[in-house]
Amino acid sequence: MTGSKNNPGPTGKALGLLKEVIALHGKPFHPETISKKTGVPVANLYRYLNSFLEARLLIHPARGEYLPHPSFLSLLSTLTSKEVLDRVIRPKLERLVRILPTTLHFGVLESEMVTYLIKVSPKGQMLFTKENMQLEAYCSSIGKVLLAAMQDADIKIYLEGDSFPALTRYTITDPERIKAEILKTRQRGYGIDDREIHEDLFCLAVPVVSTLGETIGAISAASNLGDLLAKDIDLTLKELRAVAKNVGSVF
Amino acid sequence: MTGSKNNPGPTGKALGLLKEVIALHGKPFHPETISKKTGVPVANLYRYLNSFLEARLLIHPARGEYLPHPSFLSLLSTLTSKEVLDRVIRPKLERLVRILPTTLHFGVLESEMVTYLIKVSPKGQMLFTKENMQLEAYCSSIGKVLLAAMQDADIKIYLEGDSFPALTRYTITDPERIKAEILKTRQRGYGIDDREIHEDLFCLAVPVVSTLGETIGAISAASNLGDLLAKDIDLTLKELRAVAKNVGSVF
DNA sequence: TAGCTATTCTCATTAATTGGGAATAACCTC
DNA sequence: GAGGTTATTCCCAATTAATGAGAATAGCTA
Repeated sequence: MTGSKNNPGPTGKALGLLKEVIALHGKPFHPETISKKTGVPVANLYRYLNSFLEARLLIHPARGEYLPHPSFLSLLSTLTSKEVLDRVIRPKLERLVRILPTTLHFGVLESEMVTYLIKVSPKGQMLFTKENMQLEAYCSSIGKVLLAAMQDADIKIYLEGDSFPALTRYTITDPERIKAEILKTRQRGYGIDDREIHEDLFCLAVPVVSTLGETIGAISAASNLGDLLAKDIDLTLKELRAVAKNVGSVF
Repeated sequence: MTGSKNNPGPTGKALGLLKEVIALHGKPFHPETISKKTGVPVANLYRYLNSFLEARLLIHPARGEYLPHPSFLSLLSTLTSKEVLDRVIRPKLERLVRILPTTLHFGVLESEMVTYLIKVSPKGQMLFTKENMQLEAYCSSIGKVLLAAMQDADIKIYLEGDSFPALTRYTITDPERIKAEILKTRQRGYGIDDREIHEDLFCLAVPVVSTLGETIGAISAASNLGDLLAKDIDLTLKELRAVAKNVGSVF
């Protein structure tokens, strides 16, 4: 719950400018352009910039050039975005696994492949996946969810660019059918992998959506084919969705 | 020249808090402790925090826990502190090399070794050094300057911890004499390497000091022994100091 | 459920930010 | 070195937002 009503803090425009400047990556800073883009009057631009310089968040090596301060970069370099995701999401999956005894994954899309950042298994259950492993997106439940969250144009590029080998006899390999599967995934809001990666594996996945509506990853529950009865699917989805919503609200 | 008089921007206390929170690395955030440490009243702590949450600079995954927002980390991860140093300092060395035809280096201390981040040579001059190369600190001019900037206690640790092999017959290897050399370097404000790394090499180095007084690195001028006449030493030092001062004022 | 503590709220007072445009200063080119 | 360009600072009064202490609340843990 951010954004108190009666007690505003310092203006957010200044902080937006900070990100704007960082995103420039040292490319020339044109006051008029930035002013128009952000709606911040020129006079204020420089007031903000000076605040950032004083706070040693930025440096100002030359006219029209602003860069992140090396000491600030060092401070942040001790933590990566993946580590933050891990810290936030892992405990929630560990709580979930106690009431939903399936192997849980959290994965993100990286250059058209799914990276499994987190794996949490119930006692005794073994699965071939490993953390930081990359798998094809088109045949995994997490991958389907993440593909479904992409722009149509990007999906098109994905379908045209890759080849889609079959990992089992159930793998969908025809681009047209993959596209249909992605659209179906988008429409129903969750992804299914039914023996498409492994003959004995059934997975369900739901997206993790940030407060801004971006899909930042997906959570999946995997189990051996026999374990997950049809009547459990609704329950599994319900629990997955609850955690995904809870996780997403943080970002 | 930061810090305008008549036109203050948004308060710097909020920005100080941002760095404070990031430096916590997700360790529990105790409002009373932070309030006492930073002098910011508790009510304001939360106002600032909420601003940072709204700006998506921080996330708030749990009570008493604040972490950098992954998207913010990603934004910054495209730039490293070394790259920023490079961008700022290299052009200044390239300008200097035209009037001071010696090989110029900028180096920093990393785990008791000197890392040569930047090398700029005049046409035709060859030197064995390479960028990103690491060399021993005790026998290089940059190293001596950086050691001289350390706390006495840390110098003591350095002298006790390492062994000091001789690279030439001029290398100072006795810890007591190294210590004396460091103190001499500190006192006169510049470092000399007279054939201690290489039989044919003579170097001068001066510290790069930030606006807060921290020594963030050193700049050296290296030349083959015959090239640098005694009467040139003063000129070289003068030019090195000018650039070092100019560079340091950015940070 | 109780107990601890992080977090928000209230409200009047105070102090800082705001913004447009003119003035300045730094850089680049000739 | 001089001139032109543009980033940066300055000026001002009106407006608006920040401030701070303590009470109230809400969320976690045992």
